[in-house]
Amino acid sequence: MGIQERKEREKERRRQQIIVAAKRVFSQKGFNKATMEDIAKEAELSPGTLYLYFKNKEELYASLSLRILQYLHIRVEHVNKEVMPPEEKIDALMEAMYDVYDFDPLIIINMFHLQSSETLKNLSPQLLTEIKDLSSKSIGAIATIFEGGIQSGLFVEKHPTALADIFWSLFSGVVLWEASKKIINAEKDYLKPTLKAAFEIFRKGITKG
Amino acid sequence: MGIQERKEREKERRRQQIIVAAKRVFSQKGFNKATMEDIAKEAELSPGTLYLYFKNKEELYASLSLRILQYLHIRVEHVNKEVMPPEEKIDALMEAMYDVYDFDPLIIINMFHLQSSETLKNLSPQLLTEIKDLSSKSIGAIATIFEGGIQSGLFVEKHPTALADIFWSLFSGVVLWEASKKIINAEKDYLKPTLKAAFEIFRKGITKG
Amino acid sequence: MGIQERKEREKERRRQQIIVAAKRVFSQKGFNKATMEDIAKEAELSPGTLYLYFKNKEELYASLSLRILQYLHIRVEHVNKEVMPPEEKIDALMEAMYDVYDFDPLIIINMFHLQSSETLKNLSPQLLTEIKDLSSKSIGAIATIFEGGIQSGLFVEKHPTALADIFWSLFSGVVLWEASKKIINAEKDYLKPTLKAAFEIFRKGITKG
Amino acid sequence: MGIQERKEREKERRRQQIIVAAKRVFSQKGFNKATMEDIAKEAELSPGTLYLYFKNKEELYASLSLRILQYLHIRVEHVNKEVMPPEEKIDALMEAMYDVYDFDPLIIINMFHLQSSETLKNLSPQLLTEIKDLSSKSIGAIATIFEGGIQSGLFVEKHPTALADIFWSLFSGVVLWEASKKIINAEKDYLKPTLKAAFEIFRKGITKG
DNA sequence: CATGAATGAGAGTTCATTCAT
DNA sequence: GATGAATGAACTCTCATTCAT
Repeated sequence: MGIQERKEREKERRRQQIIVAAKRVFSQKGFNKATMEDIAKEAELSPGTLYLYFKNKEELYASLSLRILQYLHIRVEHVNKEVMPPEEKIDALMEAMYDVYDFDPLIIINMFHLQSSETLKNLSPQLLTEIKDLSSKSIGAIATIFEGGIQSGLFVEKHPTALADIFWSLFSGVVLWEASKKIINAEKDYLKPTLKAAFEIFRKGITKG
Repeated sequence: MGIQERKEREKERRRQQIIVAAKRVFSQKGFNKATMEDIAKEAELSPGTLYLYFKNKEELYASLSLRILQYLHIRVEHVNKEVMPPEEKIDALMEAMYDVYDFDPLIIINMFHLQSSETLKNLSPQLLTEIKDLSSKSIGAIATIFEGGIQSGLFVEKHPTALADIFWSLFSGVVLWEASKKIINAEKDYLKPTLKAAFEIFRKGITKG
Repeated sequence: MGIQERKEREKERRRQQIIVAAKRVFSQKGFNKATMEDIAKEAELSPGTLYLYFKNKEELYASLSLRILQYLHIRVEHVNKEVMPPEEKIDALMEAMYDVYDFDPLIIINMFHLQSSETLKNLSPQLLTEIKDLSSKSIGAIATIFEGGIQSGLFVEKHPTALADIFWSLFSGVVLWEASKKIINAEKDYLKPTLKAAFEIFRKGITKG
Repeated sequence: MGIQERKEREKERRRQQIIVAAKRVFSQKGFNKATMEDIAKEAELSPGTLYLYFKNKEELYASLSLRILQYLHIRVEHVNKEVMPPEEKIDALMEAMYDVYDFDPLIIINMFHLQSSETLKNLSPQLLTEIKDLSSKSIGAIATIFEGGIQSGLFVEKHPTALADIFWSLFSGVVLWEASKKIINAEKDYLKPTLKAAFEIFRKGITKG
């Protein structure tokens, strides 16, 4: 078993090595302009090897998103499990979102590229299921947090999942729009303060009275 | 003059014909999988003809976004110019956003694809300038609307442009996320109610007291 | 008849106008990179009009060479007809070659491009015949000049046509090679002195004793 | 080492295989009408493979010329190094030129196509440098041969490099012109005797007294 | 397992030529 | 005759993917 396990671990490590390289390349060049050879070079592997670990370019790409989603899920679940009053939970949730962004500022944009477009349809069912699962679990966890606030009479009585969707939309919308602005205007990066203001408005907006 | 004018009009009509075809094809297949030949066929033209009206595939693509931005700009300016109390202006603004979405439900997603990625850098300076211009004018107009509310003591004292950015982020975030959900889950389309709820929260969030 | 004639003349003038424009464009860009649209623009005509005067791009191109050949032929015949001793005729011939070069320094290079390659096979029989005719007439005229020198015992007894071929080869070889050197090294233009030296050597080489 | 070396050799062999195929196709069709697919088929390879060995069509084309130049250089240097009286060296030089022609009768024409035109500007600096280098080295070596004759009082006192340029021009001029004649008239091939006569004239022309 | 040379389908784009006006 | 918008065949080149080693 020991040997088997070690092999498993090594295989997984190699996968991560590829994903990390792919992240760098995709972030720099975008999905289309990034070639498998670019990624192979970045990972110091040969192009053929990538196909031992990923069925094709699209699955490799999707795996990046999956990695973000895993991180998001962990962070949100963690907030969810802690015992604290709803207001503090919201704070913690917002904090978690900053961390998600910091975990991978560029790739979160690509994640939307992935979802808002062509790729999704060609993924293997298994990978697609994983993505769906993690998405809905994460949104579910966020919803649970809001539910707590509603039940304690703190928040307005809206459907918790709707609140979660809106919260996530606001977060990703701000990230995307600030990124767009930076590309267009090469302006200063206002992400953090804008996100803070957005969260304040959101919190006030869902708070009763 | 008559002949010249008629030619101008016909040229413009042809451009629109191509844009409409491109919109359909890009929306269905995404930027990469859509080929110029696909678009030419959809427009019932030959591939070469597309290049008489658009420098290359990327400029054609960018022109779609420009069209949305033009519509957005017109609608927002219109709201801006009307004489009514701030609360009603906000209502009108939200109404305008619904219309923007209805004007082109799919392509607004592609617009983000455009901005959040590789393409933007290869556009002709002129087109890029137009996009920048319309973007900032539109955001500016939205900001002016909020400014009215702030000055009349109705809204919290935040920087109007920041509010505009957040408002736009919220709108586009919801549109994108609902679209993503639809692709992943092939669920019912919750866009309209979610957008309504989001706007309500936002309005409450920026209203004083 | 008057009207007919005038039309003829105008048609010919238009042809020349196109040829002149084509010469400029071909000289600048070479055969392949020069487009019919380039030439049309240079001639201030529309692309379609070019086809009223030339069957296709290759015939237009060939017509340039024909023009050089016509000039060459006239000049050489002129030398031929004058009454003077052979030595002076050779001088006059060499002088004529300088003028041919000055008449069109760049296009003489293209002329070789034309002959040494692909185009020639697709010309209309008529044009091809004209080119053949002028070529052989010109070479023939040069040969006659040399023949005079041979008969007067001045030049070595070689076949006059062979001498003419070699003389022409030397001339065109020097023109081409000096042009090549200029492209490769962007050096000073040594054409005139090199041509002079080449002609001196040639003259000495065919002079008896 | 063994494996590495074998791979190197195979890579070089593949390059030569492509060059040989390209030579055939270019010679038959000329630069423009020859397509990369033609060449690939001739080489029994796929189009993509050509691009593993040559950056683009133009570089492939230029590489043919380089091959001639390499041969020219070797032959001329060889003559240069031998110890023999100047008259014999000139004979050997002329002999070498025949061999250069035999080495590749058709492509020498294309070489002029290359130099006398558009292509040269788009080559990679490295390749261009190699071409420049070999050209000037070869001309330099020819010049050295003539210099020997001048110093021994055998030849007229002209600049050796000028003599070399003229010699090379004469050679290539004859080759080109005889090829042109063959295309135009589909006549018998007079190259060898014409070249012989040309060289005789040239030799007489530079010999003192 | 890893390699990387080879593949070959397919893309974007150009441009000589045509033809309705 | 002149136009110039439209054509569409044909080109070069790219790159995801495969497979013999």
